[in-house]
Amino acid sequence: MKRHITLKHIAKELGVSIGTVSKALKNSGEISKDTKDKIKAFAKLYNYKPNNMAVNLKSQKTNTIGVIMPNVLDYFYATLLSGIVKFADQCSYKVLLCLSGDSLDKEIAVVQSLSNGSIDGFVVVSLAADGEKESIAHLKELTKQQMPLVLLAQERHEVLCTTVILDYEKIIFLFVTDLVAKCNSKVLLIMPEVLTPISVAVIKGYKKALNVAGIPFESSFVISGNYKLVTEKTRALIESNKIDVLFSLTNFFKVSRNSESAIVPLIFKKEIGVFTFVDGILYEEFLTKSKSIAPYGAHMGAQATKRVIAKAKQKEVEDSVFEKIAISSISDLNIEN
Amino acid sequence: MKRHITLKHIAKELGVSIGTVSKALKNSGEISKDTKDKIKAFAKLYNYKPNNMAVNLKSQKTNTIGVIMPNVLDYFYATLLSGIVKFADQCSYKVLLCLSGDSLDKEIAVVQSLSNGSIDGFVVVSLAADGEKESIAHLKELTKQQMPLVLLAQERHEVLCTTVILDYEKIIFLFVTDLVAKCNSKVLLIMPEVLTPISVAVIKGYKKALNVAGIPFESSFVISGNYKLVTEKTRALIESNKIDVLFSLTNFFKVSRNSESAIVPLIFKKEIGVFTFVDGILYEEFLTKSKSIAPYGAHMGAQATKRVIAKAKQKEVEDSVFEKIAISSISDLNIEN
DNA sequence: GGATACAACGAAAACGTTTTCGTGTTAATA
DNA sequence: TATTAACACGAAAACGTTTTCGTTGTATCC
Repeated sequence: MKRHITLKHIAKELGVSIGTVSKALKNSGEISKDTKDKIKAFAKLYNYKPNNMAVNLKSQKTNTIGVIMPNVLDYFYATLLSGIVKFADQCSYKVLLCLSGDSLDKEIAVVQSLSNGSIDGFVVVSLAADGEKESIAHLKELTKQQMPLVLLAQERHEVLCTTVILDYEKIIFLFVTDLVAKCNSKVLLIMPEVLTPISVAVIKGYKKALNVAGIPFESSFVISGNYKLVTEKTRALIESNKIDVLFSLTNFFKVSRNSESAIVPLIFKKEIGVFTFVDGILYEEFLTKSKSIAPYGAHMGAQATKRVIAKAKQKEVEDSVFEKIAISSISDLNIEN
Repeated sequence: MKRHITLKHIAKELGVSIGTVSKALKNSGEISKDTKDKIKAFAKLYNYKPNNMAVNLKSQKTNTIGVIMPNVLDYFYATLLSGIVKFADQCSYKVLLCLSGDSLDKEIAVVQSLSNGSIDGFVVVSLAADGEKESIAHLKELTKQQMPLVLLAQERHEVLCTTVILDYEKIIFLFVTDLVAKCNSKVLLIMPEVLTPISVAVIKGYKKALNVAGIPFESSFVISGNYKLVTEKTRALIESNKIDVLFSLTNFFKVSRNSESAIVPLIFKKEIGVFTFVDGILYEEFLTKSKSIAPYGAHMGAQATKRVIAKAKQKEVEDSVFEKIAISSISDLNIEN
């Protein structure tokens, strides 16, 4: 690769000092108009651009944020990434992308390898289990050394940093309310066997929506268990026309697509609505009553990026505020705020 | 953000010179075992990591490749990116991601802004129109200054660089052969109104497959025209059970999903197979006779990355070879070659 | 005319590495 | 004992910026 022209070249060629060239190109008032014009013209002619490596070293900034996420194939992750890159671009920041796959070790390794002056801050969709000490050590280490960090899509309570997550309760409330109003829908909830804070929030929002709509809560519409059991129950409910929308917090749909149980054809045949989380398939493209969190992704990504850049920009890490930003609306998708 | 410990700190603390510390940490034979042990222990204790900005400046390399693609939401692009990031990671290279959206101007701006020491090479899925001089000027400029560049997924004949594309003829041949063998399928080809080199290759592969299978070519199975016309023809052919697989080189499916024509429900009802290119929706997840190029994405991305890294690594740009790599198999998905 | 001000520029340090070359010490050799 | 070689390390340049501070020269003021 051909070497680019440097300040030194320009200085020598024009018979001035390196400092003068630097100042002239930054339009410093210290330099006379004549000299500035001459230098600028020369720089333009030879297509001079400041060498980024040198600028970085001098300024101790890279204007780059590191993004770590499990993959980009699940559609929701792709929407997150999309929002991140676009917002960063508007702020003249670059994005370094790392994929952790399903490996926490990989995530940890990446965090280690990037925290030495490759980036100014992290946005991470973490695989770390909330609660397990050694599983979040790398994240705590980042906050300890005051590296800007924003957690995206998932909370880690022990890690003191800004977090951008979905307001699950509100979202399910809005979705169910909408479905009931438009289609008089009956929504089936498929829950994991052990309830997480998220499932609790979802059930809360679900019940609230029914309550507001004046519909009695039907406990048989909230099911859980292993895949086989759930499939059987679901099939029965669909075939007896008791439900017309499926909402799962488990990997039910992912498994069902790969299994022989053929519940997917049934879903399409009966035009059952489907709500899926991270899961990459866009049922909503085909099934009108379907919903997904995908529309929130870009907004979440942008918000996270906004925060991490703000932190990266402040000189002294003043008492950092660790906000928890719960997204439940995409109305403010404009990047300004 | 807290400053990291540097060679200078270690040197001062241990009463040796900076150079000695540097050599010791790189296990140079020049330094005695005692000194090395002492320095290494100290470095480990204080979690020393070489500052990347300084290393970059010194070595004039970033170990980073820049990726430019229109978006990450179309599934095929996501698979490309996935392959790129994974391969780069194996080579200890980082990936800087830029999204051009649908804007060639954006692509050009990104190319400009990254070619000043931010990356060691480019992998780009270009929006530039093949043939328009001013539309590919930025790419030609890159090759002129000998910046490593690999074009991905699309050919630009005037740009002299390595290119990784699909072998369309072979792929359609394999797909059609497979469909005929397994399902005795009748495949409909939807072509753009003006034939591109790609469409020519596709038709060639299609005819070849039929020929090998001993099936006469039916010219009414290759259609083109505006969306409305194509939709009508397609609907008629589906309803009369003349075809059971749809293959489109246009944005037919994308438009049809957003239109009122409701051909998508018909496709699902009749379980028509669908072949889609860049288009993000995974019909194949639902419709068994469907195909997509998605499985090739990761391989293409990896191949492109392999080439660009190879070019970035060679000191002197020896007479560069500009290969054209046509992918038609995913059997060699192992990253080695 | 001497002090002061300002304008315009140069010199040099600094960012944190890597690497070349020089130097002093010790041990081996003639 | 003098010569050389190997060893272990230090000094310093270099990568390309940015920025502080010092140094001119010229114009202005009393």
